[in-house]
Amino acid sequence: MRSPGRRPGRRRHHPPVPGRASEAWSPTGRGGPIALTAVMRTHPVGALRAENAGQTVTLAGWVARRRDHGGVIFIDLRDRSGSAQVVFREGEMAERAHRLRSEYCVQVVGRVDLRPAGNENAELPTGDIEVTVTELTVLSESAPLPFPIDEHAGVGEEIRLTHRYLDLRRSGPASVMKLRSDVNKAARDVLAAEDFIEVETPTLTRSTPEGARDFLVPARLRPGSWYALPQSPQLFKQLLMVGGLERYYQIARCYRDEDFRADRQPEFTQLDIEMSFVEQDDVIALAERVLVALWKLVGHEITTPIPRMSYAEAMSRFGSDKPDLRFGIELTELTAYFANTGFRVFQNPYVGAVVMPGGASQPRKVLDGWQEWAKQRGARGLAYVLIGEDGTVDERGPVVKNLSETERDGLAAAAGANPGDCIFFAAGTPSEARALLGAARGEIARRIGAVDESAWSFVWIVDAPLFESTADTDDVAVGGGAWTALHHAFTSPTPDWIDTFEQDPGSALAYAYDIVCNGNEIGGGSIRIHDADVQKRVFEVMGLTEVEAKEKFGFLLDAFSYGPPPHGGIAFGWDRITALLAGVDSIREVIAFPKTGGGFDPLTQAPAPITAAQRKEAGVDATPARPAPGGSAPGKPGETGGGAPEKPGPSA
RNA sequence: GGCCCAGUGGCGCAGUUGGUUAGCGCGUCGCCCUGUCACGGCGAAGGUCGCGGGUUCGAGUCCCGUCUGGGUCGCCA
Repeated sequence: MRSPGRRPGRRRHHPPVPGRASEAWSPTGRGGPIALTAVMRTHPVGALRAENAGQTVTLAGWVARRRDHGGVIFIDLRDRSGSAQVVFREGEMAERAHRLRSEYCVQVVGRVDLRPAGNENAELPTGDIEVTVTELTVLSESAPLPFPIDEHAGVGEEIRLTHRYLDLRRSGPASVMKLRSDVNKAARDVLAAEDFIEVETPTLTRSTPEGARDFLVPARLRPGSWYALPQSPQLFKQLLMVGGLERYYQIARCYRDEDFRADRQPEFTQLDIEMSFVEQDDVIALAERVLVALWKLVGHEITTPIPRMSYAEAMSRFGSDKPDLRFGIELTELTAYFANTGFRVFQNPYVGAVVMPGGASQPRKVLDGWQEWAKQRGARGLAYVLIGEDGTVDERGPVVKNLSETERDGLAAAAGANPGDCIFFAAGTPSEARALLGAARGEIARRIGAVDESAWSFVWIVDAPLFESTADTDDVAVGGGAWTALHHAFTSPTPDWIDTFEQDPGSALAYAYDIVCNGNEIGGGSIRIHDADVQKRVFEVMGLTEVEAKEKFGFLLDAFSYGPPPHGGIAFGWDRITALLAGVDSIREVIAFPKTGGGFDPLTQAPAPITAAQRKEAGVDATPARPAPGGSAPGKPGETGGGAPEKPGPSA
């Protein structure tokens, strides 16, 4: 594990092999020496020091490297704690050691000796000593390796995943697994101290009518009916609040059948939290205690309270609801400035700009590249104006000739550009144009190296809209109305809006909060609606009739008829958080056995075809069963179900 | 679903304008070596150039299709 407070600044383009095995479990590090002793061994290999000299030890581990000099053979013996040099010197010992190969699993008995003067290796924690072997037991042999365990070697991800059990022997992946365990423990420690109860919720549950695609599992005992794997424990945790547990958490596996990314897996993990009798500030304070404990693991002290920014401010200043505040570039709105422009492109509800410092020196080819970059994002292009070294608008570029004299003269000042800068423009609807500028902001920062890779920047984004217009989204609306829930249908309006949200749904604010770290949404949650009347009014705005609501969210609404407490919660994207702490780029690195982008597990070869017998028994092709007696049986899958899961965060 | 990049011995890579027997490093196997530590020396084995088609006298190289992996946009409560 890397030493506290230091992260490699080269994270973006390198596979994660942080640290060396020898540093991974320094006995002087946090937590003290690890035990790793048993009948089969007396010491963890990596913990041996000069103080052990003279002791007879029994070690067990793997042959990491061998240096065969004929008469004397050196083996680097590795276990989880690290490695140490063992020496085979006597005639028979040397002869047997000669037959050892990489990754043979062996047990040795020998004496810890100080190395001969001049032979110490200061690079290794165990470099002052060596173990002179008197007994060697080969516990198991190893076939030739498909790839080197050596941490210096670059190995492709696919081959690593195919033999993940070997990959995990490498110091980098091993230290990440250890970190993840530490992350889990740190969170549990905080939550246990706060009187939380850890509860496991079902993974076989029912399909939800909105959100991501569900993974489905055929129900053998009800042919034609299907379980769905939960997209999150959202509904169950609210039910637990109705159940009076008051404080619940779970390190919960979640499942979504969508296309994957570097930060997405079909199954991923959330730290899921729900609390009763709390308001937004309570949940945020609790969440901050968790985050402080987590970042402490890598030696970073998060300053609390973490700043808060409204959704509206984040969008207008940074063009994103998860702004990366490690750099200062901001958007400027020029709608008023161009209110009377003759340039048709700028005759739009919103015109904005973002400045690229020093961008005027970009060659034409690079500026053209920005157009391609913008088109890639579905924009028509990215208008730009260059500011000359004298501070006046440069004549180059396709936009300038459309601007009036006055518009040119004040432009640099209006956009906040300096001589030698490039101003990028976007015009259109506020949301579309800001999204483009926000993306450009990030791309600019990357290109000019403005991102401080060693920095940690946290911000809460609060006061998000409660609803979004269905005209602005392709989401399948829950109801038939003009508005759909931005968060989910059970998110409460803020206290300011709770009495009036239906009068101006587009402006109403949600009692919701997202925690953002370095431009990643690492968690989010909300205060839920616990008042039946408020819930009914929210459904009305969404165009949901009482009958429809009952059909879609029946069991939750039933539960909420029995004195639900005020409650709220949050869910953290656990894989992304761990990846950030580990300094790795992909959440695949922090998952023991991840899947590839195609949802395929190269190790187990899952998913795999099933036999005809399995297919028949599972009832995959059965027609749906008739509703069971009692009236509570499911209808057709997808027609009914619970509400939407908690907003997941980037990995979640 | 769109776009971009990659696919060459076990691993990591090179391969020029289409032109001999497809190279390099590591690893593997054999032999040698008593102080190495990413040991060293000598020798050897190991390749349907992802797959299918096409152009050509000739294809690792050019074209089309396809598969796999990675990235990205869409999608993603």
